[in-house]
Amino acid sequence: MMVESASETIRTTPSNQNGVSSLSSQSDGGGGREGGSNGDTNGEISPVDLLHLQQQQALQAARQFLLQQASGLNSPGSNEVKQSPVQVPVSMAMMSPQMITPQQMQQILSPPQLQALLQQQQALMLQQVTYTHTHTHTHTYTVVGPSPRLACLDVSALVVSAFICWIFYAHNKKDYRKINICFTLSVSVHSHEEHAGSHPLYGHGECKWPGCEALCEDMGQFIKHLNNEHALDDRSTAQCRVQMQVVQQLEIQLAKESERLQAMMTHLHMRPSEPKPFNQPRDSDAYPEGLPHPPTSAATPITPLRQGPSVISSSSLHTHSHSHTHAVGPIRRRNSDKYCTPIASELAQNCEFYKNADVRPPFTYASLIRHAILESPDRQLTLNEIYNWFTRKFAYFRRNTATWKNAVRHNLSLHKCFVRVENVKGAVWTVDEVEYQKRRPPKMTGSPTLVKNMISGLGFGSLNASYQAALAESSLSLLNSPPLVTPPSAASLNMLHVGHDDVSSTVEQVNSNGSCSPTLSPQQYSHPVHVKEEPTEVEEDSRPVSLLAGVTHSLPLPSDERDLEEDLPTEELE
DNA sequence: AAAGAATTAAACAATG
DNA sequence: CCATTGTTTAATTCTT
Repeated sequence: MMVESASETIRTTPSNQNGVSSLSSQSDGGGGREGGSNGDTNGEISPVDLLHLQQQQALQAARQFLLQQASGLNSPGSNEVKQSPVQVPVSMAMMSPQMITPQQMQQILSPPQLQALLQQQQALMLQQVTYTHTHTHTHTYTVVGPSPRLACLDVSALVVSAFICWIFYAHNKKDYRKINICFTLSVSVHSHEEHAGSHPLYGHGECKWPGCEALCEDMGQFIKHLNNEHALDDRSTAQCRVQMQVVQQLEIQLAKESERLQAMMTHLHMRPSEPKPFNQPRDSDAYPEGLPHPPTSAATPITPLRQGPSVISSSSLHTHSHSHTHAVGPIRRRNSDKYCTPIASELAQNCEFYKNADVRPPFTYASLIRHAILESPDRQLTLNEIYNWFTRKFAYFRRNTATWKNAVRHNLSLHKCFVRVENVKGAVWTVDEVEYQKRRPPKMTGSPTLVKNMISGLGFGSLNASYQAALAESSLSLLNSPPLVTPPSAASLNMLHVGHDDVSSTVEQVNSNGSCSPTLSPQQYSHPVHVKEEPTEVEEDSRPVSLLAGVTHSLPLPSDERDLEEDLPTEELE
């Protein structure tokens, strides 16, 4: 019951792409290339402006920080203080006006506090960033605004911050700048949108009370509505309670993620080495010292939420919210990747992620197998080598080996595109590309899979599914934008560090009828008898998984996840 | 709403 | 006999 109303709380808003595209293109421009596919809005922002705005931002964050410190908002123990739902506005204090100079700030804050402040600032910016996406068309909203809406913002911030974490990890330092720029830009774009006058429960012409959405022409009407419909009664009280819990939960989570983020940043700053592009899979397996890991939950084998934005977003919120009480874990997974064809590119970009996050890859077995085979030097693999590729590349396939191995075998036998070739040392599997292409509509979508995986890998698996939906919606645009909006930059980015991996991807994308694929007949391998026994095997596979285990344990995990203890390294070491 | 695809499970044969 | 590799059937779930 509580969960349900909580889920209503976080309402998604109609999607819109404008803010997204502008944001992404700007971030790309900052990254060194001019994507500029759509010079949407504030195309140029002078560095001075940026600085200025950043300062303002910092100040604001500082105020927030101090006020929170004072009110003990962030201390976990303070939750009980606000028992009565009537005194909701936990963050009301934030609204109080300001005037703290940077100098004062430095005097007031100890170094650790300053660090915390940085985190705060970042969180704040994240809120705004995300907010940008969800509310592009509208103007008035106080990001710092208190009360229920805060939860929504925080959720988004979580996602984005986690995304950042992951980006950090996946792309190492290179893209950090990009992200940073992305932040500052979006912040600057929106800092002028903060109006003190608006009511935090009122926006877009409708009431933002959880689950209400009543349309109100103007503020007066809204106030009237507020007093009539949301007076102090049992219902409102209950809703407030729920909202409080939501906020608390998210704050806890935010604190954790922030801490992690900082650790990662610290780590990355201290050792700027190892640029490590992920082109050649064979040797990139080993984890140097394995510290930075993408945010993920090793404990819960979370599977992607399946479809793209459409499913994830609002519809699921309302139509399924009642059934979400038993949440996300047990959701049957299925992901037709039929239309997410460019495995190669996605894999190339997210390979580190999949390697460590216990997330089901959004590709079908067939496409994975094909990819594995094509990736091999001779375009042929033994069954066991395919197995090994799976376990090497995907944390997800380090568990439940019986199941997916069976599936792999099943796929190999079933699909005509996989051709078994007898060899001296046994049999190897090859790919009949023509056959493969036959069953493949040339469509492709900008992969929302990343979003889903991210989210699921974050340890949000234990959150209400509607939260995830909200998360997805709020972050989707951001994640979607780079590949979609700026294809040239994305393409050239790939060119930089992708080997023949990309060949297959281009084959997949560019050509749907085999025109570009040179009819890879099964027997076109150059060295017929080169079946090598897979050299080093999974010995390091177990490590990352266990390292990641700490992410989610703070959240209440559904007890039905009995896979928890199966992560033992020995499992798949045949 | 139905068809088709993907996944999962499982039986079974061949092979080493 | 056992484990691995392949093949096949069937049920279920998802997608279109």
